[in-house]
Amino acid sequence: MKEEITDRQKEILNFIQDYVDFNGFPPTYREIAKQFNLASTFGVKRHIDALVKKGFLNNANNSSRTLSLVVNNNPIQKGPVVEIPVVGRVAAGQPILAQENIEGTFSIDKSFLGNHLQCFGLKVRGDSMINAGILEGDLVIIQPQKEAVNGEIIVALIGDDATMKKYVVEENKIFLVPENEKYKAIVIENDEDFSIIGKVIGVFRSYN
Amino acid sequence: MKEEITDRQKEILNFIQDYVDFNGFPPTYREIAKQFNLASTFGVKRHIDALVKKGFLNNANNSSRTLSLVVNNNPIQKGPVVEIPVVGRVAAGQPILAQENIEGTFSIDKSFLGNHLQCFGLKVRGDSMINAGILEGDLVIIQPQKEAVNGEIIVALIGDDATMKKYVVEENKIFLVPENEKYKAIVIENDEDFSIIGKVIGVFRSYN
DNA sequence: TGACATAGTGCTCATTTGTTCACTATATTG
DNA sequence: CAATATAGTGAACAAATGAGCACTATGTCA
Repeated sequence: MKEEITDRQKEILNFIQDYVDFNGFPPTYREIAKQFNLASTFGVKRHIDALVKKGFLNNANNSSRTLSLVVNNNPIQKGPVVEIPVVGRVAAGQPILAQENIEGTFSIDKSFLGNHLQCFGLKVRGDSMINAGILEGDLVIIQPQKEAVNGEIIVALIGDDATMKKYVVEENKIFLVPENEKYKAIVIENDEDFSIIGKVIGVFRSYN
Repeated sequence: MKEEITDRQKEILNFIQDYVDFNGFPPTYREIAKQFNLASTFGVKRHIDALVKKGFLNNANNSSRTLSLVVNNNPIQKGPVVEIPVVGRVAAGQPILAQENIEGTFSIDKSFLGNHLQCFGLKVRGDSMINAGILEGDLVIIQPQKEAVNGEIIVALIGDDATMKKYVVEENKIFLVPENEKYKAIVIENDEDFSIIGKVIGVFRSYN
């Protein structure tokens, strides 16, 4: 377990982290000194050296601007991750991954996706799937596909409306089955404007 | 639409991007020169200036190491991922993050964790929290803390047994409340061997 | 063929940034 | 009360890094 760091060291560490997040590059000693109203870069260097020694930072000697944070004994760096586009809404007629639909991206461990690399994220609206452990506000990962297998949770369009339900086929009829007693299954009539967008392959929830 | 960039400019842009991904901070002119076997930093500066002008890079004047990439007219919002250790079991008496407990790691978008960087993953065993959208087999992210707030979902030890429940305090009594009608709340008696490991800050589920 | 664009050199200098020393002040601990 | 730890200053200096000039070489285009 790492040594404890002092309150001042923690403040400096947090500042470095925020600075990197905001700027895309780390601060210099003088920038840290300015932030904490310190007159001497040597005072800053003492704190930095302590944080490096205690395993919270990396730093290159005799180079400018090379502070980098260490988390869980690893420098923060990209592992084998995939960046997934997060889509705001699914609508009829236009490509889901059209640029104007993309609200951001979400990075996730590549192993989590298996072979499904061409996928996208979608925020859950509504509570129709709570018995399947999918709550409002969750981020679901959708693998685009036009057909589904019985029992899969899918995102589909009925007319212009997007919906996420379990896909069930019985007696040659298609049912979109909610996992919440409050709602009834939707029966898809043959002539209905219905299309499958994709299936849910993952769920993410943050309690922050 | 942005102006076209030359092949050489594209090479330099890619190098900068890879360098930032790998190191957590951008290269200097001299490091770029070294990479491309250029003898003069002025040649590098000419390319950088062109990329800035064409909208592919940002750079601060008279500062070292401040190159940052611009994507979709926005600087790449540094979204580093964090590797979280995944713990196999939580047991009494030994440090949770002892090396022998760690089964692997899981990379996740740092923004997902907010300020909770020192955390770990835990596979869910049991179905006591299904009404809270947490199913058996899910991966939950635990922020270590020794005390909890009313209503938080926590991981705790009762004797040698680890459990995940909602933490509820009523009439000066502590209850560990399942979110499944099949189970009853656990009352924590004052002399009981009980300790809180941490709180749940995120949930991940894969359907692969 | 000349103008222009692209790509680079050699070099010097200005500025930024990191390193270090000897010192002070305050709090904690044995 | 002395030793130690933490936190800092003032200052000087070394090294890193950016800025910029006058030049050359090559390819493209009108």
